[in-house]
Amino acid sequence: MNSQSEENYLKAVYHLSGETGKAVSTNSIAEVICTKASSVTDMLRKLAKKGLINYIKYQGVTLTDKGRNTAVDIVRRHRLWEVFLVEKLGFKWDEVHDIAEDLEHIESEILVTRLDEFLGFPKTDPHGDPIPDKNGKVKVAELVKTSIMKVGQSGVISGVSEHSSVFLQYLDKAGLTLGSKIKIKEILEYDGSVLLILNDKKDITISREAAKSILIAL
Amino acid sequence: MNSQSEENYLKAVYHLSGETGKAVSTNSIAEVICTKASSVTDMLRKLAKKGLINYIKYQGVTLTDKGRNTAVDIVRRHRLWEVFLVEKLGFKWDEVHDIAEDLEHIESEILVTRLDEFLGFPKTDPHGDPIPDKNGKVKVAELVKTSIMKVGQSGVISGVSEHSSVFLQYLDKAGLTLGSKIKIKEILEYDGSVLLILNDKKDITISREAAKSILIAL
DNA sequence: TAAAATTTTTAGACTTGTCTAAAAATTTTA
DNA sequence: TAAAATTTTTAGACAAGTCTAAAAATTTTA
Ligand SMILES: [Mn+2]
Ligand SMILES: [Mn+2]
Ligand SMILES: [Mn+2]
Ligand SMILES: [Mn+2]
Repeated sequence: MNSQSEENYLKAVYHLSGETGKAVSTNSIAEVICTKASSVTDMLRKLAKKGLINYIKYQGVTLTDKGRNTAVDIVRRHRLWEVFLVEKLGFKWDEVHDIAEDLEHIESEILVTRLDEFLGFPKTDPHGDPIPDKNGKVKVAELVKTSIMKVGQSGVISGVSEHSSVFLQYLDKAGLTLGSKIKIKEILEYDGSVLLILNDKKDITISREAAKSILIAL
Repeated sequence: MNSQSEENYLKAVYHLSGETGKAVSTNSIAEVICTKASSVTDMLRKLAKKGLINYIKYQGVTLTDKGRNTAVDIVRRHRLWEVFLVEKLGFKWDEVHDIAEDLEHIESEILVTRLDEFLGFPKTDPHGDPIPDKNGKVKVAELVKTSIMKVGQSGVISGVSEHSSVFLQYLDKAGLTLGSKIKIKEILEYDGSVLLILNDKKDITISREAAKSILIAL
């Protein structure tokens, strides 16, 4: 139905347009797809003709309902495969993204349905991101960046807003895994570094940068 | 490394060249790939340049060692995914081929290694075909067509040489599943139909056509 | 073994997705 | 608010993979 390339563009628009569904610029798409703006323009025309996006020259794009449904389904596939890779095949959370990038394009509704069932209908992927259900409903958890927490506040690590291998491996090494409890002990005036207590027992200092990428359920 | 299309051509050559590795004609490849002879010629040139096949104009092709290794690896992936779909996701043996045709092209050695392990290192796929090992060794079972068996002979259904859905569903319906024991009771002079006893209890008559496609371990 | 039939290759074209370079539109800056 | 900077689109090209039509080679047939 849609080519792998078309799917990647739709997914990019979906991720860039955020929860509000704001218009997305040609350049921002080019950046996440790692391609040239001119290629993006070509593809936007094509997707508009297919009724998947609303496109007005020079004014960026938004997804149509049809486009959003398609995009959400790709995200669903991606995240289900990531769960499979971690839960069933024993991959680490920093190893699965690229493989899932390929697997998400396998076109078979029944495959996804059966996979979902096999995995026990997981609600989140290995990075804490929500898995859209069959009908395209996405349950967005209310998470906050560690960087906006106040001293004394505590919560549970429930997601990450950066997915690079280095970052995820750093978290592993520090013991900052999903589900860990943290409590803010101190925020350094000097550079915003955060000193926190992990699982009520270990003191850890993380940079302000890292704190911004660690998402907490209060 | 190799495109999906290139992989499909390599697999076609592999399957067509048989165990002896005999030369394969342009037309026969076109037929299994469902494409035109001219397209095949183009691709053969390309694969020859990559050192994957030996190609001399008008004389058909054979795989090089490198080409054979590549082809066997694709077959390995295909069959492992088929096992996954049947054993883990609950698909029937007649439903898995097309999905595996896509999954086999996912490029990740570690994925295949882990999948193999997850499945318990299966030796055969849901159709009884051998799964090549990591080093490209294929253990060919010594199976015979039911159609060449004599009255009184018995054996175990261990493979099929036709993989169409209709045929596989027909076998399911008749109870002729892999692992079933059969004994030849009678072969009709008139049209070669075979009357056999299934699992020592049930009489079944199959056409000579069907008998040719059911493979038996004696 | 020469004509006929078949197979294979060549020539030229088309689609998809990409690129570079340049033009046009928009936004920022001064 | 006009010039400068940036973003976006247009124009034209290219590689991969495919197709049709026609030419060339091979095989079959009589
Ligand atoms: Mn991912
Ligand atoms: Mn993820
Ligand atoms: Mn198959
Ligand atoms: Mn099979």
